[in-house]
Amino acid sequence: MRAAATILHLDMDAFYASAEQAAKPSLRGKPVVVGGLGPRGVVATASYEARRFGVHSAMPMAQARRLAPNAAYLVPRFTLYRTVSDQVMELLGRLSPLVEPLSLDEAFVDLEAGGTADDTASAMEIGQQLRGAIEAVTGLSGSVGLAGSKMLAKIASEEAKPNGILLIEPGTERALLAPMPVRTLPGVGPATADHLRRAGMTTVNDLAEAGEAELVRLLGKAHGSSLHRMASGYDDRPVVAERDAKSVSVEDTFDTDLHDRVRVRTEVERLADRCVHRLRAAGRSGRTVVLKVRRYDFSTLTRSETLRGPTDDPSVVREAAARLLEAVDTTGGVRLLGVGVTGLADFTQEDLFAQAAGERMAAELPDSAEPGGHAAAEDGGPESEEPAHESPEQLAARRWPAGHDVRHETYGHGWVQGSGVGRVTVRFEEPESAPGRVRTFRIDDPELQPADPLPLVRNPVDYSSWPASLPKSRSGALSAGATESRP
DNA sequence: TCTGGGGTCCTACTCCGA
DNA sequence: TCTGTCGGAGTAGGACCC
Repeated sequence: MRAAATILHLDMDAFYASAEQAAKPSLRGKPVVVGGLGPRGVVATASYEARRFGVHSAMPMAQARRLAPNAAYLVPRFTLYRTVSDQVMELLGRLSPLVEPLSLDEAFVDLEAGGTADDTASAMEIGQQLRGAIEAVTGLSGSVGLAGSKMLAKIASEEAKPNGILLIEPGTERALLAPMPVRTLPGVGPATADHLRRAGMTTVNDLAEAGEAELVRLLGKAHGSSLHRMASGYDDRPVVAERDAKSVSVEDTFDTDLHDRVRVRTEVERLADRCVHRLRAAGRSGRTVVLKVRRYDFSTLTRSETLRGPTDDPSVVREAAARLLEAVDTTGGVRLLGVGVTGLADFTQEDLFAQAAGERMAAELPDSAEPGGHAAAEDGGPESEEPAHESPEQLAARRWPAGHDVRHETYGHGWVQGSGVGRVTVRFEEPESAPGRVRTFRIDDPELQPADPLPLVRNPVDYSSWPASLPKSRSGALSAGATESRP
């Protein structure tokens, strides 16, 4: 816990949905839901307009459609989100070498380590400038939390949402946290909250007063002690810039349960290949192969096997996964399969083997895209890999996913509003155009082609010399905007 | 029409060797 | 030599996060 509020947490507001609204003028101000559109999809992000109908992240898509039948439903476009995320992270990197990304749309920044702020006033000003810079460069808004610890900075940005900034003054943490529900604290999910509720604890103050020993008794050593510290306002976790991945995994949920054992084996092989492809792309190898099976009744089991040394050989991972599958009863049906590798290593002791495997793999796997997939597989989903089982509707949805960009030789740039019955409906508009018109084409219209996303801001303001070129204020004077400081 | 995907961390248990 | 114990590795599952 530091004396000045120099840890910054940035959280982009409804990131995927906001990016889609920025890319598609006709969706601005309308409910937008981004997520898996298959029968078993869930909501990844809902715009604030959709949240008013009760739609939220992790909700089954079917339930979201019942609550907000008129919302726009789009599949995620990670290529676009990653581009925007890179722009945001680049701005954060200008503030400090210590930037800890948590996901595409969230990060911690240690302002003190970057020399950009060493007191409350300068931190607040940098936070304001950052929000302006993000808006100017990406066209999107983010919320900023500032505090003396990561936990409180994150709580602050959550409280500041949407499109705000909040600073928690060091020294006021305990009083601020006391009345909050236990779920506010990181690491307290539904199960822990329920556990605590049965023990009579519902607020952060209840946890602080219960004492460490009681929490350890209830939740175990690691969880109990850390929760007691957090509840008392203590959090000295540092901002960590580089974190090595510890595992790589891929998994697919199937639209309908798999019953055919041969098909299950084929899928496991395919997943093993995809997993190795990702592993190799990261320049890593792994020692423990993990098979994950979720059965028809949602019960999930994992089986793992540790090899003699790390490998990135697809046949080795495939065979290990197949051996693990042999020990699993799949009668009744399989809903999800996954293959992962942990115990990651860089190429060391088994370099010679890996090299030989690499040559074999080059012959076995296409190197331009996900194995078995197509160029847009990343933004597609499991259904994109099963041409043999597809209906014409599924085929259309795969070629023309809802929300993806297209270009028509006559009408220009647009995006897929929907597809089916041999037709695809396109709205022709661009990020900085007026809302556009809708036209319908045959799905095999030769004039219509998939296209890359356009930048959300065509001519962004140049921030290449930010923040050094901006005057540093220690007076506490703040630029305009939603500003708040507590208490 | 119930419940994604890709991760991390922790705990409990078993086995094995020192 | 036998027995108990301790720690590390491996395995499985649960909880949590975005």
